[in-house]
Amino acid sequence: MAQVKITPRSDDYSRWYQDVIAYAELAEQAGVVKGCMVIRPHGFAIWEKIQADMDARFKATGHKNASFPMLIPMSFLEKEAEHVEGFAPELAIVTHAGGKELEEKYCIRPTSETIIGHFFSKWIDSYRDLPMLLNQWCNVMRWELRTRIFLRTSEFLWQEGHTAHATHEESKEEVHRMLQVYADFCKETMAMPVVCGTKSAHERFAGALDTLCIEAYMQDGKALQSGTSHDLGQNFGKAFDVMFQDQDGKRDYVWQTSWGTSTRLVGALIMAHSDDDGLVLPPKLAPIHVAIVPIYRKDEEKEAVVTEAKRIAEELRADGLTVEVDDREGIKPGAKYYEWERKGVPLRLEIGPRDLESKTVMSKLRVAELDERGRPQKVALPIEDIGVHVGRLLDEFQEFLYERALALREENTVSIDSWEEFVATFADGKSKFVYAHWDGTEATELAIKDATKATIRCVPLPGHGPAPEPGKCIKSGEPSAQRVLFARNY
RNA sequence: CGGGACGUAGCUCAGCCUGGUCAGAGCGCCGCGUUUGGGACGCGGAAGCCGGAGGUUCGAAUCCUCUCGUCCCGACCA
Repeated sequence: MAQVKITPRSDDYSRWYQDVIAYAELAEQAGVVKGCMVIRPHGFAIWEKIQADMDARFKATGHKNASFPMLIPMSFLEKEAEHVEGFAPELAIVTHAGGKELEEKYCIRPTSETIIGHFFSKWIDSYRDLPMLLNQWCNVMRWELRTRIFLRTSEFLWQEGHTAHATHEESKEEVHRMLQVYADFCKETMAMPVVCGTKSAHERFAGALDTLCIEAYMQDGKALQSGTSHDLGQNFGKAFDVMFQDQDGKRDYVWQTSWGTSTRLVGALIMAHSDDDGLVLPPKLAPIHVAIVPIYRKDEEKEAVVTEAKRIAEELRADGLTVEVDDREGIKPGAKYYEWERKGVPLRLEIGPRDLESKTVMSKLRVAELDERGRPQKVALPIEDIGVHVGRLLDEFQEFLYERALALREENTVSIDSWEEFVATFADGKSKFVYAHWDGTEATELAIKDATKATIRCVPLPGHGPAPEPGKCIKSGEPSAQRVLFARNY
């Protein structure tokens, strides 16, 4: 029996993660370049779907795309003290070009606040130029010491929004607005619930006044920071002399924001939904929505079955779906089923002589209950109005994945008040989403991390996590205004 | 960057300790035939200068040094 076996999650979670990626042909380690990945067509198609959906949300909130150089003069980084301190250790630096040593070294952008700040100062003169709302889709490079495919690679693809505003109120509003755009995207498109919150000072972006984030629950109990939105205050405005004149003729520095999400989202997608059979994709991000497997014995059967399969495919394509008819010869249907399931295709249709007879097709969702014989449940769909039925199944599947992910997170979310229980929850590499009181000091935050490996993922925003109630810090016993979210993280 | 493991065919690995018919297996791939409603079978075939560079030796996949890369743990990480 020829089988391709994905390591089960229970055996070795990180091996499972890598197997899912390999068998779904999403990406692989470049190997020839340390810490970098090659995103293969199927993986890149997912990223393109993420981009398209998110980009529309950015446009809808008034942002425009632009593109800035990949190389940034080192002197730019140095203009914002905290920023350079935060990023210096992970910079890749270009020292030679055109066969000559460069007079001023460039770094390959780890993020673009600095070079965009430079151009903001050129482009912004008046309050009439504000707000300036830009976004850039690009690659960045951070020389990470330990990489994990999609989750932390030296080079990654992302989008970075950069905006400038006349007042702090306005820029803070933008920071929250874009965080909400991320949260909505995760829920509606990725079928992944997130906790919105504020980072502790320790976890803040280098050079920001405040960092907001979305934190997603992964199947092993760990948290994945899936997006951030920064209140940059006037820090970069001052560093790059980005000034504007207001209606009264007064000059002031602009208030800036930046916000980003990256190909890490593909990793989040995998760890939120996939199973031991491989990739599971929400229909809204699936490069292939439907795989049709024709089934036949004799040539006459094949002719009729394949013809009908192709006709159904055309009908579904007219509804905007991407459909594959798998009429490859010499591969048994079962093998095809496993292959499409590994690749995360949400819905499979099987069509054979029996179906032609009954004017139905058998449908099987990527995640299905098992019947009494231990086989995945399949549902017969009438060929008439097949588009309506397929559309409904895909919509339900999108919803199902969200509900399942939410339920899993809720099952593994606890409020804890005893230090012993807190320690036990994170013992032996385990993790959950734990809401506990914290006294707000960095010393306590680090002490907790030292003892448990759990970090403060965020201080939840209103509406996220338990309702605020005062209490005592889980570690120090000092007063605390509200519970914060603890988890191990990626 | 510290500790550990590893790198041999597209993939997973055996061989290395005890240098010399060790260039091997399974899967995958190609061809032909029989198959096809949950991972088919038979026969035939292609495919690797053993990660790279030096060194030891009559002789290196095997021993030594360096180097590149991957995985795990840690530190680091908007």
